Amino acid sequence: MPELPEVETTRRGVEPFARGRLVRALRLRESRLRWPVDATLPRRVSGARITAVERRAKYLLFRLDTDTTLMLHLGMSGSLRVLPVDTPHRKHDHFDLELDSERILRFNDPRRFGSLHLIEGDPAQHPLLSSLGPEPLAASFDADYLWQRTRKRRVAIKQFVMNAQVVVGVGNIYASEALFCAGVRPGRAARLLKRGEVAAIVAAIKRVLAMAVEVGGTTLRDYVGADGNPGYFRQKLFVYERAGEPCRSCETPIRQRVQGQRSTYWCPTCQR
DNA sequence: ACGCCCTCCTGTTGGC
DNA sequence: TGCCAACAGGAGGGCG
Repeated sequence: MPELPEVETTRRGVEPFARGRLVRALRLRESRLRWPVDATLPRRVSGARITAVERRAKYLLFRLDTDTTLMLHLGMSGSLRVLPVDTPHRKHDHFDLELDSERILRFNDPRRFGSLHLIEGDPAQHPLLSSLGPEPLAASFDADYLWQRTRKRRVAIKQFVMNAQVVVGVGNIYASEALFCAGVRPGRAARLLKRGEVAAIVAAIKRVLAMAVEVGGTTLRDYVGADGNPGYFRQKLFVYERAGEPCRSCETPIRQRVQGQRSTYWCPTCQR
C-alpha cells in the first residue's frame, strides 16, 4: 500500500536513473487507470528532458524541460521499477517510460488505482494538488497547526489525520501506527483531544514516517521499490494487521474495528 | 463546511 | 477440490 514512505522510497530509487535523461518514448499498454490516460500524453512527453524527480503527497512528479510535469500516483498496488530496456513485460505492466540510457521506468499496478497525468505549467495549481494539506515532515506541520485544524471537528482522529486536506501522506497503516506511538485511541473525536495529545500525534506522525522511509517503507503484498526490493517496516509494525496478537509493549491483545470503511488497530491499554 | 458512504479494481483468503 | 463471496484500500465525488 504505497503511502508516503513507499512513494518517497520509489522517488529516491528512480531519481538517479531519471534526472537529466531524455524521454525516448512512453509506451502505454493500458490506459484504463484510475482515470483514463490522455491518448496524446505519450506523444507530448516524447523527447523531453527530465530535470527533476519530486514528490508531493503520494504523487511522483517528473519535471520536464518543456514546462510540463508528468504526475504519477501509485494507487494501492502500484510500483515503478528501473529495468533494462529489453525486459519482457508481464501482466499489469501498464506503461514504460523509455530513457536514453537503455533503461526504462516500468509501472505495474494490478488494481489499476494508480493514475498518470501530464500537467502544463505549475503542478501545484493542478486540481489534484491545489487543496492538499502540508507535508507531514515539513516544519509547517506542527502542533499549533494541527491544534487549530482539530477545533470543532467531530470526526475520529484517525480519519482526521488520513484526510489529505489536513496532512498528506498518512494512509491506513501509518495512521494506526502513529496513534499507537502517540498513545491516543483512534476513535477519539478530534476536537476533544488535549493540546498535549495533539502535539504527541504530530511528533508520532513525523517519527513513524521518518523511520519507515529509512527502511524503505512497508511491504504487505505488492509494493516493491524502484530496485525491486520490498520495504522492511512491516517488522516494526506495533498494531497494523496484528489483531488478537499481544501488544509489543504491554502484551494486551491488539484490537481491530472498522472505522470509516477501513480497518483500524489499537492497544486498549497503551492508548487512551 | 462537514460528515458519511459509494465507487473504481484484482489477487488473496476463507467458508461451505 | 472447487466455487464464490468477502476483503483489502487511496481518494475523488456525491449526497444530506
